[in-house]
Amino acid sequence: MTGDRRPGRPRSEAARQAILAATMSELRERGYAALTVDGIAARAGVGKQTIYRWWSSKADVALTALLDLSETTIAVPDEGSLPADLMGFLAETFRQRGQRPVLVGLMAQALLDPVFAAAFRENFLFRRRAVLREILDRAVVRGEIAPDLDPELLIDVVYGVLWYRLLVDHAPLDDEAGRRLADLVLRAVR
Amino acid sequence: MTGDRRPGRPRSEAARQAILAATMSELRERGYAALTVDGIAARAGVGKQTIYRWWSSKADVALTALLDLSETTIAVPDEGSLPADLMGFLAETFRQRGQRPVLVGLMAQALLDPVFAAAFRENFLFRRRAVLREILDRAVVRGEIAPDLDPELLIDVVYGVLWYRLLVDHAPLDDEAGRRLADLVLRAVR
Amino acid sequence: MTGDRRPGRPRSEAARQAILAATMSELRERGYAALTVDGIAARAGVGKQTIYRWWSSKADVALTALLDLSETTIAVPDEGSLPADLMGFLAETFRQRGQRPVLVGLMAQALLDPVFAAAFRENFLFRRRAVLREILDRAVVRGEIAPDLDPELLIDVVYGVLWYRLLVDHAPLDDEAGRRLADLVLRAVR
Amino acid sequence: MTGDRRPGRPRSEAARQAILAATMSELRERGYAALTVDGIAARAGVGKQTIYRWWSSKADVALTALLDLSETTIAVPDEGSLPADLMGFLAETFRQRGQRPVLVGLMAQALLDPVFAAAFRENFLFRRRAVLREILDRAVVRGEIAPDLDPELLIDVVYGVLWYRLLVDHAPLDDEAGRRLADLVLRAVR
DNA sequence: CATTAACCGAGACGGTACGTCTCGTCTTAAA
DNA sequence: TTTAAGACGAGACGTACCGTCTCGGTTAATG
Repeated sequence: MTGDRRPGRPRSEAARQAILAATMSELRERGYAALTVDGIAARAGVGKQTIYRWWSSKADVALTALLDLSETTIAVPDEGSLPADLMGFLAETFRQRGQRPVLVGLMAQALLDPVFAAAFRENFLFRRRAVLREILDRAVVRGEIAPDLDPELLIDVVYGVLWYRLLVDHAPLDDEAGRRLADLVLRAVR
Repeated sequence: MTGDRRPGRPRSEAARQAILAATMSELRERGYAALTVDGIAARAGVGKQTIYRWWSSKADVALTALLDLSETTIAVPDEGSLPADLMGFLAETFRQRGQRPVLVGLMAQALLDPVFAAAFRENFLFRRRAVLREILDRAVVRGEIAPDLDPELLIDVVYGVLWYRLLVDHAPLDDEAGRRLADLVLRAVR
Repeated sequence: MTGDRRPGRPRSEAARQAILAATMSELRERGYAALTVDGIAARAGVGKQTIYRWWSSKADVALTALLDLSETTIAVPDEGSLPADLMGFLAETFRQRGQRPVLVGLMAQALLDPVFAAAFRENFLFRRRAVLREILDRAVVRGEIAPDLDPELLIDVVYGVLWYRLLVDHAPLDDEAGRRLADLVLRAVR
Repeated sequence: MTGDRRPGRPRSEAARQAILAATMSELRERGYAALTVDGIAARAGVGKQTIYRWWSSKADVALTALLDLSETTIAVPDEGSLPADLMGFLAETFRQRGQRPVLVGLMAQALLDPVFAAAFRENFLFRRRAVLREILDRAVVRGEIAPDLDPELLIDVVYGVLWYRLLVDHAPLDDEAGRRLADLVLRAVR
């Protein structure tokens, strides 16, 4: 007996989808800085209040849109050895770099708005970290990482380089970069 | 020959100082997101146009204020060995972390505004990188770094961790963190 | 015949009463300008659609509420002479001036909305005029009014002063005012 | 000496005129109910803030526009006798009835907004009353009005009929109506 | 007694206008 | 020519109501 539906008109899934799709379109076409709630509403054919009823800001909408897009749980490679796992993880991560404008815009918003920053950390950054941590934890168990090394710092190194290049945009984020980063980490953990 | 003064009223150095001081005060008290040109002008007792005559945006003013503050050329430690130099560099760098709100705000602006991003890279980020590169170059000459390692990647690692922690604010940026980061880098370059 | 009831659930008289009562309460407590359909619905514990099913606007509800309140047919005094009838009529009319906020609000709505204006004229204003006209018609028959005088203009004078004071609120609408207005009219009709 | 100008950019008379002209155009073309601040701003080629800087609401703008239009002091006819003065006053007043939509809209706003109502009374209604009062005062001096009659009540009668017909719109406001109203008043004051 | 049609509450929807905020520019008189 | 002052055009913000719609559930007359 499931019938615990709330009274009243149910939330329109069509409107939700339209809003998220419009948000991604605007982001891709005009960038995060030009994203406006009015614009999303107009493009989605939706009232502005319908956006504000469910999200608190354009950043909140954009975060949902991003999460919705990469909803498929980030696969945690398990190849049996740290080098293989690390290469797989970086390859997978770099492959999603087409979302650079969205990521950069969300980070900018997080820097300006502490409330959004908390949501961004919890729902995005920390979930990504968890994947890498799992890989490293397995490597620790296998004895592939020196026991006096803090895995958290290693995570910071990997994501630090990723985000730094993403934000500063002074060097490529391609497979070659991934290989060299993995190589460096492997040297350090010996 | 005295008269190489330009005609008209000379630029007021007092106004310049007042603007930069007001900018830093506003930043410290209310954060970058709440920084407005009107606010700076009011606090500095200055007309808005006086700001726009010399800077192109509030971010531009904030960048000048930051550079003005840390005007003293960043000292490049030269202790004769990579471990000592690296520790010195990180200690020095971490010591300035009181400017976190300013740095974070400027990075946010750079992410939203490509024009400002260029100025920020040239005048701030790349100058900081140059210091570390000098340290690493000396270490390469001394044979302290494996020749097949790209110093640029090492710089990305150091500044990546720094900025990542600065922006995400999930772990401390203290001396202990500096030691561990230096230790990790030294392990990798063997 | 009994069975001329329509099929389906009959209209809820309780809801009707709750809506009208809520409307009057809101009007008395917060005035016409602050009256909202959402507010009426919430206060009456009723769905908004239940209001729109039976009325076309908040003004329509307010008009019904007013008419419901003063449902008792306005008594037409018949004392046998114009002075007595006129004094009676004015006394009776002024006694209801507690409804000033409602009357003023409905007039405002009528000025802004031609459709409502028609309903307001037919169901309220003209019915009130009819009472006075009956009094004057009897006086004409009795020869108390000069035959070259248009009774309609006299009605305009009486209701004009009433509404003008009601709307502009610059002078009292009390028994004394009624006496003086009646006196003036009696002077004019000689 | 004259030079008491305030510092800063002076208020733009062009903007002021554009706003008032746009307001009158919108009023004439679409009526008071359809008047919006956005509409005025767009039509006047002006920022919305420029309107809100000087007026508190669209009603405030409309009132200024009306006063600006009939700026020429309402002539107080002085023909030497009450009948002539009264006829002249009514003829003059009725001639301006092209402004009916504006007057009706402003009255509606005054009924809904007490703050605006005060401004409307002071700047419009009471100024109009003053004209009629002057005429009546002269007639009192000349002994044309029974000394036991309150001139204020006579003013209420005249403006009451005027506004009642303006608002209810059930009978014409033409010269014939003016003659009959004047005749009625003259009968009453004997 | 089951069906069925109109009603009921709740509340989300698309939409309009509001009044505020900040931006970057423009226009003065004074220095 | 620069300065302080401050009005200006532009445009996004978040809010308040509007009138409509869509649910599950209720209430009688009808079949």
